[in-house]
Amino acid sequence: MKTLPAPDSNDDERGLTPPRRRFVLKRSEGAGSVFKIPYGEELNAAQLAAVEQLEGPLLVVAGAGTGKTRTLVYRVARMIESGIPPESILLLTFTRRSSQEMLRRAALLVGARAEQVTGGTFHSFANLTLRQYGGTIGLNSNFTILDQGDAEDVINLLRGQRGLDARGMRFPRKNTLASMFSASINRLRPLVEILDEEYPQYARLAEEIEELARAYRAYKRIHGLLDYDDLLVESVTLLEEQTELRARLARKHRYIMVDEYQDTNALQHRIVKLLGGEHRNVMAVGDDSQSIYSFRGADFRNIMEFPRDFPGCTVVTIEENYRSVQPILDVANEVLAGAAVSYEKHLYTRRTGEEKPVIISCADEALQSQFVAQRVLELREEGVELKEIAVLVRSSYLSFDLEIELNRAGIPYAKMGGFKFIETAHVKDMIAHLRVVQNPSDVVSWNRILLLLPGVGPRTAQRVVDAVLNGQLRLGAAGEETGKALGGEPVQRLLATLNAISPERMTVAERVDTLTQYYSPILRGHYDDYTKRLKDVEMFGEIAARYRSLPSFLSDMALEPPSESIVGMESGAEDEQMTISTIHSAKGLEWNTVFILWALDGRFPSIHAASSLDALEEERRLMYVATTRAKDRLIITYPINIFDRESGMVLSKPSRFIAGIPDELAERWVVADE
DNA sequence: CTTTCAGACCTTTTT
DNA sequence: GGTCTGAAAG
Repeated sequence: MKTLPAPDSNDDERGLTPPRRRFVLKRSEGAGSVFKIPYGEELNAAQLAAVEQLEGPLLVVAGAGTGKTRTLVYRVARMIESGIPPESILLLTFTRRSSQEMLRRAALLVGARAEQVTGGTFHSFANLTLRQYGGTIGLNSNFTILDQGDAEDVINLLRGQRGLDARGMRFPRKNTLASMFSASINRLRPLVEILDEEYPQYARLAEEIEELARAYRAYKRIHGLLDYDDLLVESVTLLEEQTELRARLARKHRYIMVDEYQDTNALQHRIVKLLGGEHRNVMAVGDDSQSIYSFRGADFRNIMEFPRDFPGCTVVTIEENYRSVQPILDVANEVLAGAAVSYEKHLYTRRTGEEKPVIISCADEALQSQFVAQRVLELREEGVELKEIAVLVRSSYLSFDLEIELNRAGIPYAKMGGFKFIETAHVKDMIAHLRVVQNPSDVVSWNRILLLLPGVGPRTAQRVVDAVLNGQLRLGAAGEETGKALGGEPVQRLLATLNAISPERMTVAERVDTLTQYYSPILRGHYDDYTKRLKDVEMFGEIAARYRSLPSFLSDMALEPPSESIVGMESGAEDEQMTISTIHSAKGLEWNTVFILWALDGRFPSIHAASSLDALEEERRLMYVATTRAKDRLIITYPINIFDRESGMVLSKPSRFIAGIPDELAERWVVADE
């Protein structure tokens, strides 16, 4: 897979050295080690303060581009150097990629020991913990992780069984139901309250919806399924109920660091408190003005209230920015200045720059795309590498037109965020087969793979599934006969294939190979763009081949799927392609030149945010995050006269977040037909 | 029972 | 542009 520049990977090449500070070498308490790293020269005063405090609660409020990652990396290195065993450090980050990148950089400072630090997301940590100790709260260790789509499928199944999909009832759809349930769980609030506040149109169905939620919970439990929320919920349960185990885990993870704390939700915050409440060696890093995940239950108050939850907490604020030139920061600050609640933060830098950010109005979307493509080509002529250029959008579909234009112009790009490779039907099909092998009571996967077969519909699938559940049908040669009786020859062949890939000793690669041979003809029968999809299946095989065990492969596919879509992109040289990304996926990253597209009121802020002040504020922070990704050059564009089907309005006003930026801070241009 | 087809619907962001 | 649903044909 192609990967994108890791967070802050260019720290070392930035234009300005941090302020120098004289530093005295002294012997530390830990195991007779000495400073080997010239921290004083590499870090500014605030960063150094954060790095030096190894014990006790610590909150670092670090604005965009202030070297947050660098601080974390150095602190990990400093801890290891002072004799703290790396395996007692737990580094929780927003994506696994960022924790890997941090540990890689720490390893450059103190050697391979840094790789022994436990690093990952809350969800991956929960996954490992529950696989190991979940038995104590009645979980089977081979549970299947449901991603969002899977969870929706289960809900839909139950909804159908209950007859709640009757006509005229206008019962919420599966994705709405899933987000209702999730909101209730992640915010630790009763479902009724969520319904009343956010879905008043469904409040009348509260009873049925609650009933369905209960059924969903029961169903997951019976069939060994855990959705994303369950991973957190069950971890909390485990830590709360099993006090001895909690003590053991707390001893094991004596030092906890959490990145992007503003984007933690109530459950994650609770996990931190449970795990770190005793030893209190907890460091939280974050920036309240970059909180952009409240739709997922994140609550930036977790970071604000951190000092209250950990009394005696040291608070370090870092405001000097090393990433962007001052004119870009001026615009970023201006975006925040319009906020309803004020953020007590004002970024500054010593990086002066001549070039002001540019705001460009385009006559329509096509011109916007053409303009960006042309400008990219010019920049490349001027010596800006493609990998130093990014286009950021509010929603992933907003880059479709540009992608066509870039293809036409022969400009290679990688796209992050939005629809993923893993979410395509054919890849999900492959995964469903493997899941059934791992967890035969995974009914949703059974359903999925059975319905692929000719002559098998919901009814037949249900019969086969029932036979599996009550033990009549097991994987194994005898099962094939039963399968034939139940659903005919195709079912028999399916069971034969599942049998063939069941043996424990088989490698993941071997299993996927066998599965591909079985699945390819089915794929051909189902889709006319068969060849394109077959390529994805091959790609899937390549990824699978890197894994040693089936469970770890499946967990990873659910928790940390390859984030890029590979459609339309042949593998190119990694450093010679530009990036297209959603703003959410661009979190923590930086580029020399950043384009922000569709800064059009109704698209950004999204029209869905218009009704709620909180939602609007989050959109504003999103714009702030987007602008602060740019190091030297920021170009904001918007098309005008766009018809919005949903509202029936014509959108032609620039985003309210940039409309008020004074002309001294940004240049304004218009792109129109000649 | 399954398959097929036409019309409705709806579209953020992600672990 | 895609998914989802309902209804009728196979």
